[in-house]
Amino acid sequence: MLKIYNTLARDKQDFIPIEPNTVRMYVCGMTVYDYCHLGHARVMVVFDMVYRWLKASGYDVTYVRNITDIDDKIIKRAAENGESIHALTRRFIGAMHEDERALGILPPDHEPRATQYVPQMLAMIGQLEKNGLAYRATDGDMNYAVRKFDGYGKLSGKSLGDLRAGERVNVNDGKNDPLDFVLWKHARDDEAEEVKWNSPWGKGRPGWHIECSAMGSEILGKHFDIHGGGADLQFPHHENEIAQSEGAHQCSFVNYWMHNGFVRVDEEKMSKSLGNFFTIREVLKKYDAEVVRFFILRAHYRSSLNYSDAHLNDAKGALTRLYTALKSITPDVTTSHSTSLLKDNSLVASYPGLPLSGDGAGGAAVDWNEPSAQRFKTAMDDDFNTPEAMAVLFELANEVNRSQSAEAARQLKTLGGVLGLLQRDPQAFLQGDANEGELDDVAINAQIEARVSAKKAKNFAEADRIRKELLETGIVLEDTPHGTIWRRA
RNA sequence: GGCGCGAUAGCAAAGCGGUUAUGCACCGGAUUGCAAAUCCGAUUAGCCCAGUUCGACUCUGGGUCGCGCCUCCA
Repeated sequence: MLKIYNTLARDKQDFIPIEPNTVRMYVCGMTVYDYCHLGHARVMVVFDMVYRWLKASGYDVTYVRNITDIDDKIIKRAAENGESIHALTRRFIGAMHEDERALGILPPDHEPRATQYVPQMLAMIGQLEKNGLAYRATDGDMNYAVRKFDGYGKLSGKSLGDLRAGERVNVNDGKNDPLDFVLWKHARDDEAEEVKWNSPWGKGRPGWHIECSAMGSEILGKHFDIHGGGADLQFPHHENEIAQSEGAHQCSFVNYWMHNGFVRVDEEKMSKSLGNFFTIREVLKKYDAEVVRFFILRAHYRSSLNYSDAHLNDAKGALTRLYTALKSITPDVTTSHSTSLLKDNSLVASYPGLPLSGDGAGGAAVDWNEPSAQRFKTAMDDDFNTPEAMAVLFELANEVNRSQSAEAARQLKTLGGVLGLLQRDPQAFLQGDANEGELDDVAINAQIEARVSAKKAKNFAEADRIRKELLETGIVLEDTPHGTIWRRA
């Protein structure tokens, strides 16, 4: 039975869906005013893994991940760039999709944008007003009266008293209470028309928190199973979502709240404000996308994850071991794949990226009674323990190397596929693509030929010279009973 | 200040009240012309102090250190 750590309960709980065999899941996505960094990559990969595991477990999953395409930072950035917010957000949504595809992220079933759901937000704010939870402030904003909602603080474990004691709460004009937050921001004269919507409370635009409440309930219903996001969204964003949704609908909002840990750099949270972030595309220039995905899934999703070249190199070495094992087995085991998991989404096909197949739900079938699959499942069912699940992969690799078992290799590839890994042709992974200034395949093979001749002539000095020369350009040669093969170091 | 999370071998990272995690690195052996890859084996753990227990890395209490949230943040 699947257990999930529920932030709301501060404990692992048995996962019991609202409707049998069905999971409705919402994850807070990106605010699209810049390129995604590694922290965003972690959210994408982690919840992609969750999505895949739920599907592999036989659930009919509806996965929603929103896009915030209207907010202060977007407006500011668009103004700086002298472009419309629409042009800005379109650009970065495109970039985000490229990053996702590179990392082998399955497209969510719905990817709603805030600007498409303004009517639903207005309806919800109206309901909150009717329920006595929202009020119009002196400055024209519609605010949420936090103290009128009983359960406020239940997710983050904060009490209103504690929050008040904190010195860092802004005293914002117009609010009845410093803790209140904005539902609807009144339009300002200096703002472009494209950021103004009509509302019963005058022209304006939505506050940040209301979009997730409105889109979640519109697509998944007033009460759904899982809501996820980065740990920094726990408060105030998710706390406010609960206040809005439960305050408007008068029913329970979400059963299981999941929060992933941060990516850190030198033991500090990676964030825009600290300026210590690496964009996904930056990292992908140096490291294979699958190595990055592997690196992320190698730690438990709730732990913090330290980013460094040393750790990425370590991940690369580990993933190389798995592919090396697959390489040694017959091609039909290691190269076949299907794309049955992929919903019809023509957008996706145009991006280069990792194969999306093999999650166990639609690709190669997994026999969950088989011992290693059983161990893998036990690990994954324990709050998505991917490090433990990966240990099973390495044990299978050892078995493949030891016994040359095609069955073990198939199992390795299939279970790897559940995590969105190991679906490429092993040789393609091991040899990679030639970067600028590096030898291409033709040149490498010519060198190998020359070395084979030297070896035949027992000219080992020459053979070793060639091998050393190739090694210096990052090419490792391996002499096997079937001939000499190569890979990139 | 309030609330929360963490501390495991050289590095990374899990489970587990008693029996090999796993990967990388390192050492020995097999294999190889020599390597590489692979296999076999060895070594290296559980922040500190108490307590519970026949037995604690694992449970309880206290401490120390690190990190996060309380402000936009994945």
